[in-house]
Amino acid sequence: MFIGEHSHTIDDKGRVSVPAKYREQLSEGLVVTRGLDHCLWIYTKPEWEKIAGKLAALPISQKKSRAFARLMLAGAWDAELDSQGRIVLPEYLRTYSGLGKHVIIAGLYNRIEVWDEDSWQTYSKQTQENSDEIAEGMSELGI
Amino acid sequence: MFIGEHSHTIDDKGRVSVPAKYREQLSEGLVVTRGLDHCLWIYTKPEWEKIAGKLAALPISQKKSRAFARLMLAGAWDAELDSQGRIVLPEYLRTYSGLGKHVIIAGLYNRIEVWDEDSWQTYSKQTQENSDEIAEGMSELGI
DNA sequence: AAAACAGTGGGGAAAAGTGGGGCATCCCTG
DNA sequence: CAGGGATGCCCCACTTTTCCCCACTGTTTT
Repeated sequence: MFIGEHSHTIDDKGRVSVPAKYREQLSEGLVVTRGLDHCLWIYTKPEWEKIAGKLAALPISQKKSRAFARLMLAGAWDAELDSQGRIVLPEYLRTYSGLGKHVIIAGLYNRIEVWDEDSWQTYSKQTQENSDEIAEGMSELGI
Repeated sequence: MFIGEHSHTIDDKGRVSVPAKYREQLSEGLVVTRGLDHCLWIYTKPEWEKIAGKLAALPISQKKSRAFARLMLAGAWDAELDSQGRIVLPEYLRTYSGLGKHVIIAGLYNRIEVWDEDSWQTYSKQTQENSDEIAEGMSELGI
């Protein structure tokens, strides 16, 4: 599964290299979606199918369900690696996550996150400063 | 199935291109109908049969059921892709959903939605402002 | 030190998206 | 009943975007 933090660049055509060590697992295709905290999440196809199936089963009569499905499903984008191991990120996803030229790609076990470099710096600085507080909340989860 | 967000235009004749990656699945014909939140819903023929069946099964004694069934069933329109992969949207459907020249086509797994661009922006902005609720919804689904 | 690989950039071909012209059909009108 | 106009459909053509391939650079490995 996916581990580590990588610094990459987006070129003028909206392409990003995927770290070489992730490529084999993503060779069957991948799905990029809007994630929380204004970053992007990347799943393998099989992982995604599980999520999409759950979302599609939500009742269309409920306003909240519709909103939720629209954010996640309409926000999703399936991509394939090109022969150089890159993917193209559509404009609307780059806008959503505020991606500039320099991005951070982070492996989070069963998903990959894509962050704008500046946002990532800010975020991880905050997190480190509050690490005690965050750690305490975790005990509830049995960690 | 259908995912992703696409920006397209309607020409003077009321035609819209369907995103290329959806075309194969729609080659057997499709059904456009009034959806909730003032957008249009597009289903494949087989999916539509399922939905229509459910709608027809709603209790006719309930005022709300009748209204909902009329919205979707009476509004339905079957269309075919032309040789360029476009469909014609009849006037009454464009009016219902307030479509201007620029529209957003969104894939929601088993259906496609068509929105006026401005309405879509407004709607998704609102949704993103409520990201806490979204996060909550996700944990309920086990994501 | 040479070779291999990862990351980045760009050029060209193909496909997708968009707009418009032309022909057949139908209806209305003289 | 014939002519004119409107409507809808089909096809063609232009423009933009996307995709695919090749080339260069820097880093790591043998």
